[in-house]
Amino acid sequence: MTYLLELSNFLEKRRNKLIPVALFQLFKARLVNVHKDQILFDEGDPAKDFFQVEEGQVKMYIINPDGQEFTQGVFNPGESFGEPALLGGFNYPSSAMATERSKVWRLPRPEFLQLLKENFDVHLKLNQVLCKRLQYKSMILTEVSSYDPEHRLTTLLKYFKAKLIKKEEGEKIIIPFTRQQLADMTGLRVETVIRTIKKMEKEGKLKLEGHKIRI
Amino acid sequence: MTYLLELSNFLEKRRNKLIPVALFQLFKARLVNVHKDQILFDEGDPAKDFFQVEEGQVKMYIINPDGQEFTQGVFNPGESFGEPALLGGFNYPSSAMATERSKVWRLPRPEFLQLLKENFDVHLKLNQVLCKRLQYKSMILTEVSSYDPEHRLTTLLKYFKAKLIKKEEGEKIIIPFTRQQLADMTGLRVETVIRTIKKMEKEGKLKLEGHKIRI
DNA sequence: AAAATAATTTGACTACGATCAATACGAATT
DNA sequence: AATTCGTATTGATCGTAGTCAAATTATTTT
Repeated sequence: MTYLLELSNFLEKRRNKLIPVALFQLFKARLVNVHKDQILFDEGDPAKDFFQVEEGQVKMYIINPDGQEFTQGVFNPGESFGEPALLGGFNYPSSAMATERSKVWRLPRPEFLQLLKENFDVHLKLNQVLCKRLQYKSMILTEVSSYDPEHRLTTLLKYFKAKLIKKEEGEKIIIPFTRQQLADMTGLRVETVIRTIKKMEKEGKLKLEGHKIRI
Repeated sequence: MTYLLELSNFLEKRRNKLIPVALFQLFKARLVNVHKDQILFDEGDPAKDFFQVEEGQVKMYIINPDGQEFTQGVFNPGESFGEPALLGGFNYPSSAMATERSKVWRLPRPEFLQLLKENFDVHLKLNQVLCKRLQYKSMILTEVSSYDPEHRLTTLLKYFKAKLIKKEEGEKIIIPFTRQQLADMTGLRVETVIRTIKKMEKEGKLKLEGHKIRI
């Protein structure tokens, strides 16, 4: 079992679906099975469908000419992805790939719009999702544009912690990402992440259990 | 007259309002006058109202501990701002300030939600605005996280060009921002912007007229 | 259990953008 | 015409994260 699986299971319990299964069925959405590393759409493709993870995990990412990957977002069960391009009417700015075997809901644009029109609460929730994502991007943008590696990592780790535990204050969590994934999310290199994490451990800013980061 | 003013005047002609004046009046929104450099809200304030620029210009920015400013966005007549916090239910992640004497529509949250409920088209347009903004952030994030100064500036300048001229192909435009502003938008330092622009001019990648960048 | 693959770690070196400091320029104000 | 203030420019120096290469440790697959 991977760390990612642990995370998705954890989130599963408290997930808050944008669109409930019943509504998907009512609008005749397709539930598609995808295998690990399967690509759902590529950078530059036109956006035609609405996507929501039912099971598993999907990440959106871009790869620059040097081959370095930057993760734009990670989506767990109940979370939708790719709506910006769908609603904004532009091509996907990044690709989407399943990080593990997953099931994904898929609803064509016209039906999706009809669904929104008939369900104000869902529409409002969609706004909320978009806004939260904007918040995440702003946060990362702030970090990446002005701060040093330690600050970037600290902010990202705090964000995960806040996302993972809502209630139990003071509780420690294990970060369910590899060094490489942390690097891909902060725009740093693996080696820099490793060195920074090491330094932070020495200074007592976090604990390591084996390689796992506990915070 | 600042460069920013030129930009706002230019955009004025082709502006596309999210919410038309008639609707604001119907829902009894307030049209407030603000002077240059007046602050509309501060980082950390709770979001209670919907804002839309009627006249003038507003920028959102954060100032990091070193005192360096980072511009999160610039809003011209017809454009709304601060909705992410309002709809996402969190505090403002950045401050808003008028860059010139402006008029701004202000509508409390409950009335705003009612307005959306009764106007599906406005609601959809709001989605679109949020999505476009997400697109901008993704673009900048991609640049800032993986590319060198020349690439970052090239992408930003292309974006402005696309935003400013929609139709007249091959037409040249003058970039309505100072070196410092370009620096603030790309996370670079003024000196780096200056040196990169100079280098690009030598290589024939852009033209300089006085200090103004023509592209 | 062995083999293969993926993730982590380390050390040495380098390049690039940040920083600092000083000067020049340009537009607005008096 | 002189003053002021914001913006642009330049050169020199520095420090940090990126790069590269190689070894070690974990995890998954067979």
